[in-house]
Amino acid sequence: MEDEHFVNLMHAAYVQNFPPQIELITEGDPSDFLHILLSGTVELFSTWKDRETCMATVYPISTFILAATIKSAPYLMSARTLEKSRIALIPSQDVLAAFDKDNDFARAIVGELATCYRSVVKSQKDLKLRTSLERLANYLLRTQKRAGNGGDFELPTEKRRLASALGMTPENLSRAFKSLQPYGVQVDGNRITITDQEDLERFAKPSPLIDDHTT
Amino acid sequence: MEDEHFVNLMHAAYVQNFPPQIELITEGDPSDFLHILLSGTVELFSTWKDRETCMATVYPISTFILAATIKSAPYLMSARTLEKSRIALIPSQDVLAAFDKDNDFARAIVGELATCYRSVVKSQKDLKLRTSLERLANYLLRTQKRAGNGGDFELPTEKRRLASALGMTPENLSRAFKSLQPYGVQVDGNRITITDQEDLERFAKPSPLIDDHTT
DNA sequence: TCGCGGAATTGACATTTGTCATGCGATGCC
DNA sequence: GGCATCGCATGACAAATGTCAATTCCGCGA
Repeated sequence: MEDEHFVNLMHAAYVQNFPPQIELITEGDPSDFLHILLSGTVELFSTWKDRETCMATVYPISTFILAATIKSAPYLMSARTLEKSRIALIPSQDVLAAFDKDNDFARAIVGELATCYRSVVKSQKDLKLRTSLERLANYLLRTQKRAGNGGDFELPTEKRRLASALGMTPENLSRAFKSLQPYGVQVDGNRITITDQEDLERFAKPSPLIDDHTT
Repeated sequence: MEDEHFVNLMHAAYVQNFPPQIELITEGDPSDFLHILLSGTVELFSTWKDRETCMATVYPISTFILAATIKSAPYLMSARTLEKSRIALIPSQDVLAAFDKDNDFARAIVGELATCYRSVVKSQKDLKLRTSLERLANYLLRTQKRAGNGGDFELPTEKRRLASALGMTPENLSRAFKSLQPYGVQVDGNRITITDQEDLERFAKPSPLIDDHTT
């Protein structure tokens, strides 16, 4: 975007550091600021009745709660830091103003929004078309890929959170890991070792239309 | 948007009529045209392995597969007509061109996209936070509202499709209807009668952050 | 009007998933 | 070092959901 527009956009913005486990925003609240995660990790989650579920995990550098900002509508999800995190906050009205003035910025915003949208659609397909075992298997393959396609890698989250993200209980996740043993999955704490890549892929049947979160 | 831009946008566009049960687009295909439903009904669905699930039902007047158009990425969902439908098709490149030239159009596009995005997020919360019984109860309340808040109304879709949309089997939907009887829900074919509004609402606990699909 | 075919329902049963209680093991703090 | 805490694992059990087969219902066309 143009320098002048960028200066205007950042004029009232500020960067803040947060310790872990801080609730940054609460679902239902009005959307005053666009949030951009610069470092650390943030969890997006939702609650209903006495239940809570992990909707997504945000890694740097990405925005979150962009749609609420654009629509000036209440947040649909809450957000909390998982680690010490640096977050930039830009007043929603400035984002909307920049959108009108700067075409490249508008393009970038709409691109980011479309990516987020497609990401939820993929996640919904994952949920509705697969069993929990299949979801875990595909999650492992995705995580392996992000870690560099090696035979072993670390889980980037605690298992309780992973379970929630995959739409199951922690107890069930434990059992699911055991059920994947025959397909060549070894678990030692947070360390995963895949001993039979082909067998796991044959079971998981990953699809770019569900598992490729880059497009 | 400006007349001139509109004319350019519509220049290569065309309107087509489709009979029911026609597959309009297939997931994985490249996104050549933005689709706009003018009349009729369209189902968005996805498949994996030998399974299929209903992702959303589109009613006029709305676009569908907007995100794929914007990202020039493959469709994530397939679409088929459920009834005789009129659909406008606009070449993707013309949409992108108009986006750059016309600010009001860009605003409208980003607004529509944000609405679709938020709609999937709500649907995902529905799926992950509620049991199938709770999903059905809330679906009935939403449908009642759309039908004018009367004590009785018609289901707008066949039950097999509703079951798929709610993430369950047709057999389970049948049983779920029966289980809602004690809460004042009468079913006669496609006709639903709600005899005890308060009781049903007390059970369903609808929330605008999940069930209000207008914001 | 009859009969066909697809949808819906129903019952019996299997599978999956969740719940609760318990125990283990690592971590951190006094 | 000992103790409390928390995450994780495990077993027993309950509840929810899916599967299969049989039957009923209903709209449509011959």
